[in-house]
Amino acid sequence: MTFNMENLQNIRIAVDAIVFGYKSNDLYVLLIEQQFGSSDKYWALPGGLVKDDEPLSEAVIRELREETNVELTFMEQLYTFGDDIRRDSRNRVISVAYYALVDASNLEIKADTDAERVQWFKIDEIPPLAFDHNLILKKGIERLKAKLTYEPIGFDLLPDEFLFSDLENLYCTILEKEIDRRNFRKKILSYGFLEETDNFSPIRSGRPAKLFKFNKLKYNELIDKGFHFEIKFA
Amino acid sequence: MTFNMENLQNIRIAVDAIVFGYKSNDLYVLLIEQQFGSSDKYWALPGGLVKDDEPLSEAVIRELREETNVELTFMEQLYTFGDDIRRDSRNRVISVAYYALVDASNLEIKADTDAERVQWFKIDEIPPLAFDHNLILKKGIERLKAKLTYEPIGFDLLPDEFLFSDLENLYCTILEKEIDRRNFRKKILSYGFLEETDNFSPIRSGRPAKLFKFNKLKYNELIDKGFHFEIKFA
DNA sequence: GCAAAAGTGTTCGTACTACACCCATGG
DNA sequence: CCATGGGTGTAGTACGAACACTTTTGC
Repeated sequence: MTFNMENLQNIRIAVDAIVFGYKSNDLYVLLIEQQFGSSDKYWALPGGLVKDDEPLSEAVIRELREETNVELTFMEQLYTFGDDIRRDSRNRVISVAYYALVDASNLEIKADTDAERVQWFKIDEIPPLAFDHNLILKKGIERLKAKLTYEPIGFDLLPDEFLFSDLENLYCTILEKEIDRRNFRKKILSYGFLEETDNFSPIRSGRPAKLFKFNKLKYNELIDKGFHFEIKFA
Repeated sequence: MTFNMENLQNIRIAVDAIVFGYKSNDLYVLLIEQQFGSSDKYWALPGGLVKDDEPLSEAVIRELREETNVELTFMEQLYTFGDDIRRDSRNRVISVAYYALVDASNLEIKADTDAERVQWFKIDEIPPLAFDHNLILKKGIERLKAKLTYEPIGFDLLPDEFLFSDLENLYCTILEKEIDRRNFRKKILSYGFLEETDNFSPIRSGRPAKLFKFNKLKYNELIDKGFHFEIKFA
């Protein structure tokens, strides 16, 4: 490794990831416990420094694999945090934050890979985080809410086959709104990108419910025709 | 300046800015001419390396002042380009791109400050740019179009007092859509954040037109009440 | 008085809202 | 047969879309 010392900056560049999961009416975020100095422990978003020859998005994937081994269904760049030059008190670090989604059925398979602890936290039970990670998370939640309403990313938080009631609850929970079941179902079905399967729900109680699948191909066809996904509420 | 050589990366971090201007049915972007090596010249987005103790957004403002001396009415982070590790062939550089708007009445006051040339280019007459700047610009245009439809940033491209027809043409031009004048006016006026002034247009020809102002205070009040700006077309 | 742009109302259709009862299953 | 969640239809309303003529000015 050779450094060209002239005009080399003393700034580090990191990536951080907000990984969202959803299960039974709760939105979760994946956090890892980090050790600072000899005794301080803090929960933090998974992330770390970018390698010299590593694309940003690959850095995120690598860090997530190293630290948490979750499998993502969606990932997107969120925002780059570099206005607060002391967001990391040790050095100047600029962080490119990403947010990602995981399938709810994989939510329990959280392997504590390293000595470090990894844990899902309910969105309304987030502890004080390291650095400015509470701020990053706040922005991530805002973006998730917004994106849910104009792109069909809710399906990436659900298993491949899911109940309509789960989809409905997911929207209610994350957007913190009440929805009329009938209107919601009518609207989503009218789009025509959901497929009924022949399978039924593992019964919890009451009448068994059909499982549905999101047909991404169909969705893409619709997009090409100028279709615009949108979920809004009163 | 002290470097902590362990875990110091060999990655540079830059900011680049897309500055949009609008005038008589055309969207413009501000570009500067850069010299590479001894003979190659390329047009590029204004930008440069971030200083060690400088917030990202201040770096953008500084570069714009140094290179172009435009006065911005709006600025927002766009995206961070760091997946292509060879986007700059000399070194690895990650670029945090911003986009900004300027008031149309300041559009002509482009002072060629340095020896470098600075120029407004029509959006459909952009030359091949340095690095991946064509890509950045593409993303910026997409974002501008999207943002125009759900936030009132069109006013930041117009003078303080403007004609309704200019607003209408701005939307038609940038979104590349046709709009019904009557419906457009009705809708915008119904929002109630435009103020009629007592002034009239400098006449070009035909009937003189009233000048309007965007009342940002009123707009913010509406937002607090849950109002949601939106302009859509068939 | 003619050319040029500004200003203005109505009708129609579509899409969202609100709302309540029956159905299938397990225990 | 009861408790639990699943599944469905209709009527009213509000908003967006389509559409053309009159007004004011300069020349």
